[in-house]
Amino acid sequence: MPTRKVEKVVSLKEIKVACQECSLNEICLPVGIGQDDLGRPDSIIDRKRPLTRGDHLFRIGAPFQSLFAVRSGSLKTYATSEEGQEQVMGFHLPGELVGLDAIADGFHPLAARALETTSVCEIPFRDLETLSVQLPGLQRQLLRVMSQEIRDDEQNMVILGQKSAEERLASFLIGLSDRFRRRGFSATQFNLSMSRSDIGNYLGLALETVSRLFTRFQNEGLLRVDRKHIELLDRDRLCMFSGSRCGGDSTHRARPTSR
Amino acid sequence: MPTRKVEKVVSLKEIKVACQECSLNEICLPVGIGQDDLGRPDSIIDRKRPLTRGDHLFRIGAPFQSLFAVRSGSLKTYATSEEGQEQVMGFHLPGELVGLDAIADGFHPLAARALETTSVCEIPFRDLETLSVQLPGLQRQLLRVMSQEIRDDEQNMVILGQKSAEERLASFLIGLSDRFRRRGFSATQFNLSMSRSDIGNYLGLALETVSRLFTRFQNEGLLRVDRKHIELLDRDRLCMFSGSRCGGDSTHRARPTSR
DNA sequence: TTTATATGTTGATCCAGATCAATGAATTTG
DNA sequence: CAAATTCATTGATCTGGATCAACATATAAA
Repeated sequence: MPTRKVEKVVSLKEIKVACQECSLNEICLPVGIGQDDLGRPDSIIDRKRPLTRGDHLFRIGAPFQSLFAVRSGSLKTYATSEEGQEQVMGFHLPGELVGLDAIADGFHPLAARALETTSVCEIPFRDLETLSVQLPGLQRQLLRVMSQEIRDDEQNMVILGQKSAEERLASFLIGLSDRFRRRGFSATQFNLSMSRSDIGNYLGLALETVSRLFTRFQNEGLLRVDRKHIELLDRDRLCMFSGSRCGGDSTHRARPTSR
Repeated sequence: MPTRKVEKVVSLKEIKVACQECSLNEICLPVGIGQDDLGRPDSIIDRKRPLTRGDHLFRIGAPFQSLFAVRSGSLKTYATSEEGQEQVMGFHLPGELVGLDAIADGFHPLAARALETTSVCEIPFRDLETLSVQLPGLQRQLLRVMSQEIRDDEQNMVILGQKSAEERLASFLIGLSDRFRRRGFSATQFNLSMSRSDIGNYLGLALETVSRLFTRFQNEGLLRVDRKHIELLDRDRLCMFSGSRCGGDSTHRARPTSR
C-alpha cells in the first residue's frame, strides 16, 4: 500500500497539478507527458501562458478546436441570456477538463474565464480523436470523463430542482471539498476563488442568501469563513445539512469500480 | 431535394422510429441495420420485447452493460433521495439514447422506467466500444451524442437555476416540440406521456403549479390542453414566454454545423 | 495617502410559488 | 357494473428566499 499523500493547504494559483492527478492522465501519460515531474513540453498537449483573473479562455460561440485541462488556478463557465445576464454553469479546478460540451457541433455553448491566475493545458481535439483510435485505453477514458460530466450535471439538476438554499450551499461546499481531496489537497480548508455572487448564481440563489448562509453555518459551528477562506469544522454535520447521501464521496456509487 | 416529410400526429406508442431517425443512426447503419425498412434482426443491436407502463428498463445501481435507444413509446429517468422521493431527470422519446451516465463507473446512477408501452434497442457497450475502434465515424458520433447530452443538461441547469415557473413550463413545451419535430412528428400537436407530477418534479415545480400554468396558457390562447393532449396554437408567443433565445431550435448554435 | 470601485454583510419588506385542502374526472380493479 | 385508486383542477393560505436598501470592508487606481 503506497504512503498516503500528505495534505496540502494552498491557494489554487500557487500549485501545479501534475498529469498524474489530472482527469487527463490516461490521455497525457501514454503520449509521454508528465513522466518525469512536469515533463518535457509535449507532443500534442500544449501548455499556454497563464491567464490572469477575468481573462477569457474562450467565449460563447467560439469555434471548438481543443479541450482544456486546468493545471493551476480555476475557471468558471457560463452562458448569457439575451438580456446579457449570465448563468454560471460550473467551476473548474486543477485536473478538471473544460469544453466537452462543444464537441457536439463544433462551437462553444459556454464561455470560460479565469477566476484567478490560471494555467491550462490545451489538447487539440483532432489529435485526440486520431490518437484515441490507436489507443483504446484513451478512448475509454474519454468516454468515462464525458459520462462523469453528464453524471455531475445530473447531480446539479437535483440540487437546483429540489434542494433548499441551505442544502444547496452545503452540497456545494461538500462537493468542493471532495474535489479538492481527490486532487490531493485538504478537504477541510480551502480558498474560494469565486465571488458570493458567482456562487449564488451557480446555485440559483441570491448572493445575499449565500452570504447569510455562510454566517449561519459559521454560527452553527459547521465551518469558519474569512472572506474567501473556508475551513470546514464539522464536515459530517455539514453533510447532513446537504440532504444527500453522505459518506466519502458525494455521488452515488453502487460499489467501488474494479480498476 | 427530397420531398419534405409529411407531418404525423401520433401517440408515441403507435410509432416506430426507423434507424434513420435515431440518434444512433451512425451506429446502427454501418452495422447493416435499418437499411431496408425495419431491416434484418441485428448483429450487435438487440430489439427487446416491449416494456409496459411502469416497467423498469433498469434500476438505480444496476450494472451497466448496454446503452438503450428508444424505438417507440417513452421513458423517464430518475434518481431517488434517501427518503425515497424521486427526482425526475429526463424524458426520453423515440430515437433518443439512455444510459450514457453509466459509462463512467459501470453502474446506472439513475433508474429508467416506461411511461407507456415502449420498445427499445439494446446496444451492448463492449461491442460498441470495439466496433467504434474500427469505425472512426462511429466514435465521433458517440462523442457527439454524449457532448449533446452534456449540453442539454446545461440547458436544464439554466431552466432550473434562473427561470420562473412560467418560463420553465414554456421552455419544456418548446423543447418537446423541437424534439418531436426533429424526429419527423408534428411540432404543434402531441400527447404528453408523463403525469403533471412528473413534469413538476422535472421542472422543480409543484404539480399544482404545472396544472395552473396549463390553464393559464390556455386562457392566454397559447395552446389547448385536453388531459394529455397538447396543441400549440401560438408557438412563437409561447417561445417568448420561455425567456430563451427562440427561433427554430432551442439551443444556442452559432452557425449551422457543416454536415 | 486618498478616492473610487468591487465585493461582502445585515436588516426590512414582499411575493412567487409551495403547501394544505376540497372536488372532480379518468382509469383500474374486483 | 360499482368501488377504488390515481390523476387533474381550483381555491385559500403560508413561507423561503428574492428584492430593496444601507453600510462595511477590500482592492485598485490616482
